[in-house]
Amino acid sequence: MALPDSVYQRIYSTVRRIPRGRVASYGQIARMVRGTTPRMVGYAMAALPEGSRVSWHRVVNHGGEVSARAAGDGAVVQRVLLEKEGLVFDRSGRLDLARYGWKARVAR
DNA sequence: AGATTGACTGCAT
DNA sequence: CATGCAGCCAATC
Repeated sequence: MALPDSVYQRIYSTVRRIPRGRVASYGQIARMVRGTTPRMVGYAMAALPEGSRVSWHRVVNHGGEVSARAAGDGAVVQRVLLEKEGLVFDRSGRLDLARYGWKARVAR
């Protein structure tokens, strides 16, 4: 991220606001951050440097399932992190978005 | 500078 | 439910 207000920076800021125990979809983030797309969100996550405070594990795909990533076992780690926050995956490995979906600044 | 790729989504078949 | 295709846009080669 070269510029302080780059698209990536906005994506990271938004992702950081996801409360514990909630998840948001790539599409959801993309709609909150004007000028970006779900693909950009995923790409931003992939480019995310280690050690960042961004709660990337709270970002799942549109079906409430952890997306496969280009490298390694991150998906498993992500799922464990979410379970530790109290979220429950169904037998298909999906989350109940109606329940865990993040309602951005909207009074439930 | 042009082509390729990617942690996505939605609609059509 | 499986496949295919299009849209979207930055990073990389």
